[in-house]
Amino acid sequence: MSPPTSRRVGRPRAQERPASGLEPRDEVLSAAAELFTTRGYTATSTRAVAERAGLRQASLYHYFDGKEAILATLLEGTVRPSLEIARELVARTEAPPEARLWALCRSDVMLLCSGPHNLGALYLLPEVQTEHFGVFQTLRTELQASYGELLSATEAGAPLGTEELSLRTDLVFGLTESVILIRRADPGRAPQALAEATADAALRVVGVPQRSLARLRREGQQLLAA
Amino acid sequence: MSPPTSRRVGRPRAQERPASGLEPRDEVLSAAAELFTTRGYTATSTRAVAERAGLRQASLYHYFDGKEAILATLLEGTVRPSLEIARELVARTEAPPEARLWALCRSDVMLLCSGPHNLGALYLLPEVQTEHFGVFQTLRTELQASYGELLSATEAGAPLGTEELSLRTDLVFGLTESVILIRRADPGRAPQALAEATADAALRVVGVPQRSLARLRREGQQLLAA
DNA sequence: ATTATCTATAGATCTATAGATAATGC
DNA sequence: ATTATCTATAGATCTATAGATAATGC
Repeated sequence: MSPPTSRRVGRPRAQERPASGLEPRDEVLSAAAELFTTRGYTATSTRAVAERAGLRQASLYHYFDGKEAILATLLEGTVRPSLEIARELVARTEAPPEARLWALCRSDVMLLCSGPHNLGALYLLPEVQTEHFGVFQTLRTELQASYGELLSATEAGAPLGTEELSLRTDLVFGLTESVILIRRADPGRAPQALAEATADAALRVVGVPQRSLARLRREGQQLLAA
Repeated sequence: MSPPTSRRVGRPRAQERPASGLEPRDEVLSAAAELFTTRGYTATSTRAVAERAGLRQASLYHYFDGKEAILATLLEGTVRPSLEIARELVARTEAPPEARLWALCRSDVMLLCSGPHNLGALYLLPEVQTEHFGVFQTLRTELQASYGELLSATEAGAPLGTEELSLRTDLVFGLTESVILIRRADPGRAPQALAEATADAALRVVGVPQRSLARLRREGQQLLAA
């Protein structure tokens, strides 16, 4: 028998708006995601984030220690799901490494290209290079190492020396990340087609011969279905 | 018989420093390049640029209309040399398009990876997406179109439909640009090895069979030597 | 009493402009 | 006279904090 109107604790907001369905904290994160990715971190004021989230600037500090904490939360949220999938795929040693690499690449691209904001673009922010975001950087390095581990187990990768292997890994990882730029330039691209094309391209960069590609793609798809 | 000391017109600088060999305007550009690429555009104050360039903040305005004009100058300076090479390669129809694409990719990567600062990272700045930098964006779109034109003339590219072709172009262009991220993560990489490996990888993404690669690379190298 | 918000603001910027100044050039 | 610089500053921010307030919970 609670009243039909607002049942939330605390002082009401100055500007009531239709409920977004999100928790206030997530409204803040969503607003920050949009503004940080499109305008940049430093160029986005806490006031702008608050306004878009529907509350006052000072109220952000109820949920986050400051502007940096908001960015750190967003960054870690983007890399963790990728890393989780990477760890699983590295462990599934019964499948060929080529198929696992295809699957990793496809799922990373899907993560980068789905979701309401181009969160991957946060990686590109120059501010992220500072040591304040060390946790994120560590996670990301681990993700890249998973690419390297799978690549070095492929038939084409196995004979390569350390230097060559690291170069090839950088290229494959870079190719995957370049979808961030593709999405930025053309937000309308269908994620799935882009993801599979990118994963195919990754295997070509690795050096998988054309004739094996269709089979490996099928095996990669099965890995993700399971 | 001019005096051995300063022969420059105008009030002397407050803090004299050993001559850099650059014109004052280029000192400003160089300082801005370093700071914009490493810390970001908005995060870099005009005061910081001036300090690194060896003059006072207000003196910047003698050379540039404002902060935006500095960034616009840097941006256009990075894409123009690439575009010039692209136009030449598109016109050299006597050579196979695959070899020309290899050459374009190699020389773009060299431009991105040489030079004292990672100027390509300026492309990534979110602030560049605003309409203030329209000239730069136009030039860059033309560069990407050159990739598309060469790609569509290759044996592997010719049979593709518009959609497929545009996707493949984005991937090859993205692969080339991803060296910006590689250089940022690992500034020590040897540019030439990276450039040739990237150009090789680009042809693999296009779909050039492994057996043709060595010959096309040689032809590509000859195109650039000429 | 607890909570989520608010208003108000201190203190630290930052960009661009106004106008002075210290060289050389003629 | 011209030039390249300087000093000083107006006006507009921006982040984070202090402390008040308007709900619900008990």
